[in-house]
This record gives sequence, C-alpha cells and structure tokens, in this order.
Amino acid sequence: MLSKKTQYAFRALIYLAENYGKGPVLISHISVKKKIPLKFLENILNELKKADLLESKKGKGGGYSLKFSPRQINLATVIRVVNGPIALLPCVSLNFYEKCEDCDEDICGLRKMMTITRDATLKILEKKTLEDILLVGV
Amino acid sequence: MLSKKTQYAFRALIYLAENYGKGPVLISHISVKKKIPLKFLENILNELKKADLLESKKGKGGGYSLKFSPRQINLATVIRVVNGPIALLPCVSLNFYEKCEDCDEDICGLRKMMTITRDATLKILEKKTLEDILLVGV
DNA sequence: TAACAACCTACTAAAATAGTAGGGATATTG
DNA sequence: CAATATCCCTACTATTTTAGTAGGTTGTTA
Repeated sequence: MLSKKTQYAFRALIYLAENYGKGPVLISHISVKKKIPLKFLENILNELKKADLLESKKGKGGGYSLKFSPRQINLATVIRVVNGPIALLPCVSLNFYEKCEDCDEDICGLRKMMTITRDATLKILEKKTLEDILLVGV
Repeated sequence: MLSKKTQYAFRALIYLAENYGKGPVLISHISVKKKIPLKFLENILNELKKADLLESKKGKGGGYSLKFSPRQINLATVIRVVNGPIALLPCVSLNFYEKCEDCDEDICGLRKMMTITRDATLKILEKKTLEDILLVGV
C-alpha cells in the first residue's frame, strides 16, 4: 500500500497539474485546499523538487509549480520518489535492487513470479500520467 | 513491498508444496531447511492454517501440510493472508476496502488509475500458484 | 529593509514489523 | 497411564517506519 505521504504527494501534484501554466502555487494554499498538514506538505514538496519534478520560487509571488507538463510526469516516477520500490521483493526491484540471501536468482520461482507481476504493474504505472488522472473527472 | 514475514511464508509454503502428498512436515524441519526463526515460523504457519491453507497434526508423526494441491493455492491468496491488501490504496482494495475522505470515488482520477493497476496485478497473482513457482526450477 | 515564502535540521509520537518467551493443549506410543 | 512429541496460545520486547511538529535560516521582491 502507498503511504499516506504518497497519497498527499499525489493530491498535491494533481492540484499543481490543474494549475499548470498559471504560475507558482503557495504551499499554504495547497495545504488548505487539499487538507494536508502544512509542515508535512512542505517536506513532501521539497522532496519532489529535489527529485526534479517540481520547481520553486521564494519570496512574494513565489510557490511551487510542476517542472514538466502533467503529461510528462508518470505515476511510477512519483511512487518511486515518495514511496520507494514498486516491486514486491527487493531482489526484483529495478531501482532499489537488493540481493536476497540463500537464493539462486536464476532458478528462484518466487522471484520469477514477482518479476512477471512487477512488469505488469509497471506497464500501467509508467504509462499513466498526471494528465490521465485529470482527464477522468471530465 | 512484501514483509519479511510474507517472504518467510512463501518459502515455507514452497517447501510444503515440494513435499505435498508425503505426509506432515515438522515446523522445526522447515525452520532449519529454510533458515526461518523457529518461533516466528510457528506463528506464520498457524496463521496460514487458520486461513485454511494448511492442515496440522499434533504429536509424534505430526507437522504441517498443504490442505490443497500446490496448483490450487494462488499467490494473491497467500499475500492477502499474511501481508494484507494487494491494491495500492485502501479505497481500491477488494478485500480490505476503506473509504477515503474528501473524495468522490466516481470522479477520482487517482482511484481510477489505481484500480487499473490493481486489476493488472491481480490478473497475474490470482492466476499464478505454488505449482508455477515449483515448475521454474525444473 | 520589511514581508514573504521556501528551505533546513532536528525532534517526537504512534504504529507496524520482526521477532522472543514460556507455558498449555492434544496426540501417540510403550 | 506416563512420557514424549508436536502444535497452540497469550503476551511481551526491540527495532524500524510512518506521520507528523517546531523553529530558525535563506533567498526574493517591493
């Protein structure tokens, strides 16, 4: 399951996607509109910025905005930044790989099944973007 | 990601699948063979039994065995018993559903995407069984 | 220089995970 | 029936992760 933090991140990103091209949006504004604890949201947005998904501006007229168009930000990227691995086992993760002990990966049946699962999941998450989310409501 | 407990559960189940039809297997035996902490494994196997995946026999000659053939036990079932929900959001879970606040589910784009993802994941996990895991090594 | 707004470091509380401890209940065998 | 084998049950503990909070710092604009 995605952490609450990740859900907050998505809600914030969706809001920013809705306001894409309209200039920076205040953290405090997003916090109120999307009912996300202010300081927690600060951390989250800052993390997304460091991951190069957002850009920010300080001082009056400042705030956060998407660095790329909603169409260019896919869900897998967001999940990896905020939530971590998408695969069900470390030994199957593409971005957070860790070897498992006592397991010959070539013949590990569990690993094989989890690889198939990961591929099916990623096929969706890497294709779907913030734009796809926005278009559902229409 | 699956918890360590779930990985232990799979390892134990695979071992029991390999010994399906050969009579009960001791917890202590599985513990040694699969390098799983004994008391922790006790809890896990007991949970799997309560979920009707295993059967047990006490006293000499006792132990645990699969209640059904490896072919009849799919991976989604195991994960749900030991790890919990498979969906990425509570509001998308079939077996552990929880409503999310401040969200009209009919028009929630995030929910829509997570539903699609869940379906893709389940399509694999509900079809693949312990038998499929065994067959990889062959 | 005042105000605004993001940034940074560090802390805390609660929950989940990963076990451990120790005895109890039940079945088998001699 | 006693001894042994084996699973069963309740409860506890340590560690890690999650979900936040607090308060000051830096950079921007007017």
